[in-house]
Formats: sequence, structure tokens, C-alpha cells
Amino acid sequence: MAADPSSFKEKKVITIGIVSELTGLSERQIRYYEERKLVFPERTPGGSRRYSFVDVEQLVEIANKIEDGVQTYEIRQEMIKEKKKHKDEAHKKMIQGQLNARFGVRKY
Amino acid sequence: MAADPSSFKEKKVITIGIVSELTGLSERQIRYYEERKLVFPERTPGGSRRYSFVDVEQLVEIANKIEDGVQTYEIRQEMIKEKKKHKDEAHKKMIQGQLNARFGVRKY
DNA sequence: CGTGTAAGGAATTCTGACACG
DNA sequence: CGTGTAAGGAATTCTGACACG
Repeated sequence: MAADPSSFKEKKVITIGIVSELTGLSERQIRYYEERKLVFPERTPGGSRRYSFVDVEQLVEIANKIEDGVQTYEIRQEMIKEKKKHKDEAHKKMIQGQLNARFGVRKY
Repeated sequence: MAADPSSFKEKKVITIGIVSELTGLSERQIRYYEERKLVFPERTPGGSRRYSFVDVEQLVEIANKIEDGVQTYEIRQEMIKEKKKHKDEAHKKMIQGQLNARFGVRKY
């Protein structure tokens, strides 16, 4: 039901050069969006960035917004709101789960 | 019905170093299995290998077979047989499709 | 046969900075 | 603000070869 945690799409395995190919963005742009806290690649022991397919998709969205004149700061605010919404939903679900555990529930 | 051609799992985007981490195999092993025609990474313009998640999964299977004493040549024969089987199935389907087109068919 | 390793070179990536605006 | 670029260095990858067995 929830997203598969071992999902390939979320695995950080793509180098910045490939991401650049995939998105059409320059490496400069990709690194800058990280600086502005819009993407969060992992690092190899040697310090190279590794992105997931989800990151790649988000980078394209970010680039589109910027093309529309949205500033990185605003994009970041949107992202924070999104995150909050998801957290609230998760919280609601958890409460629900606790209630179900406490008072029982028929699953079907 | 068929595998999504734009599937992430099949995109060749992973460098050999990451594949090595993911599989636990040495880069030497990974390159050798390519030499023996068991995996087929793509190349960047610069000549670096790029693997897909499917490749990664297959590499693990290959390594397991080798551990069991199977030789690369035999593994390759198995792969060829597999491919033939798939081709036959595809062929059968195509014939079926042609028959359906020729004489009509109720889909449900 | 399958794998480790040292060797030398080429491609990739990194950071900090200057530039334009 | 967002992006290009030249700069110097470090990490990554490549190939062909020798070694063991």
C-alpha cells in the first residue's frame, strides 16, 4: 500500500553527468538547485553526487517552474508545505491506527 | 501488458562503481562477465560503462551460478535458450494477432 | 577459468571564484 | 538570482598485461 522502500526509483545511483543527460540541465544548474536545498543527492565515499530517478523527475519540475519565473526560494516553500501536508496525513493515519488497535476494527 | 519500455529498471544509468557496491562484486568481475557476454552495459561518449537495475539483478544471479561451479560459457548457453524461448513466444503471439486480424476475434 | 593487481592514461566530478545582470 | 566558465585537484573508470592455477 505504501511506497516500496526498496523501490528502484528512489535509489541514489545516478551520477550528475547522467542526470544532466536525462534532464537536459547543465551540471551547474543541478548543483545550484542542491545549494538552494531543492534536491538532496547522496554522496559516494569519494564525494561524488548520486541521484535517484525521483530526483531526476523533481529536477525537471524545478526547471520548469524556474522557466515560469518562480524563484528557488518559492519553490522551496512549496516543497516544505507539501512535506507538511504529507506529515499531517501520516499523523492522521497513525492516530487512526492507534484507535483501531485500541478499540478493534473490522478490516473487511 | 508488455514491459514498459521506458521502465526505470531498464535504463542504463549506473556506473560500475555503484554496481560494485550494489552487488558486492568487484569491478574486475563485472567487466569479466561482460567480456564473456553475460551483461551488456551501454557506454557514455567518454567510454564509461552504464548499467541498469535489471543488469544489476542479473549480475547477482550470474555470480550465484558461478559460485555454484557453473562456468560462464554454460551460463551464456542458458541465456541464449531463454532468449529463444521468449522469441518463440513472441512469434506465437504475433501469429495469433495476425489470425485475429484476418478472421476477427471477440476480445471479451 | 575466474579473479587480483599494478600501470598509465583519459574521462568525470568537485569546489570556490569571477562574470553578467 | 540563476547560470556560464576557466582552474586545479581529486576520484572514477578504462584497457592490456602479468600472475595464479
